[in-house]
Amino acid sequence: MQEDKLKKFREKLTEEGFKVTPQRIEVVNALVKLDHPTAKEIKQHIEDRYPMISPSTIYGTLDLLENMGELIPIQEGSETKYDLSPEVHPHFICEEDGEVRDIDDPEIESKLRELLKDCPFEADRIELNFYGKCNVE
Amino acid sequence: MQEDKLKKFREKLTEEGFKVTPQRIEVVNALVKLDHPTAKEIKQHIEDRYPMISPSTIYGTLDLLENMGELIPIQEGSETKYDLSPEVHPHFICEEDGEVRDIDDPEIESKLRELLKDCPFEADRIELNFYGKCNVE
DNA sequence: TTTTGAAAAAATAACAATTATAAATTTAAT
DNA sequence: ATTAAATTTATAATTGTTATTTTTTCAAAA
Repeated sequence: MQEDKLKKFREKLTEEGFKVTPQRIEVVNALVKLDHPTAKEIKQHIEDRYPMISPSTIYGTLDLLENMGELIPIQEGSETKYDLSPEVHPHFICEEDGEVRDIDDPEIESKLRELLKDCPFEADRIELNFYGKCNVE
Repeated sequence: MQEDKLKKFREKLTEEGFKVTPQRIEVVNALVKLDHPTAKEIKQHIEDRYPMISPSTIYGTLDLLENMGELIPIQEGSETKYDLSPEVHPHFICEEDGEVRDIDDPEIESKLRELLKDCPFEADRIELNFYGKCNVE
């Protein structure tokens, strides 16, 4: 299914007149593989197999994805994490270690969709975050 | 009602062994008066009547308030805005001008409180943001 | 294929918000 | 009024991100 994401991304790029580059592919790849990575983590992951990549390239690709509506940034304290699934779904953010995890609960999601309709303004996106302690150890 | 906030804050400070300083009062004052100010806007507002205040003092007080559970930061793009009302309530964030506005809708809020209970983890706070265009002009 | 022009990547440098550190000042208790 | 600890300030350092310029690469056409 990560192939799907990649294929879709390649197509969308050409479709909109952008070029398909190995760096862009690698960034999407990293986003698929890693959980909710920061720009730094994406860089690290890519450099494990691709000689090196410049931060600007990563930020540029992230911007591109965001503008395409394929990516949402999640601010966690001072870090920005990225999520390749812009579909409506809530997150749980740990106040202790800052981990972001997806909440997969159909009931909550359907309530969320309702809320999106209830919004008194024209909203095209909704963000729901729960904060608490995930008590890791 | 801003007096309430201030009084409560003074009391809580002494209660927990912190000192009541004019700078701290001014920061809370600014938070009450301004809508969803950034640290910079707070600084500006204070300096309109108080000779000058150091950024560190502002950040320090914001941290203090956050730790006291009286303040939540709202990340909007690259800016951090602050909200003195930690009660459960949703925001509408304009993707064009970045304005943050409170949504005052009892129905949405009650649904939110339900969601907080539904959360599969131990959450002590919930954050709901709608993103869209507020078409200003 | 090779050529070619535009787009993208890389290598800096620059920036802004925030955090850390050390010295001076202020609070509030005695 | 004195005093010790807390707080503010001034300053420097850090970090994540953005801007700029040069070099490289992609992909369309010859």
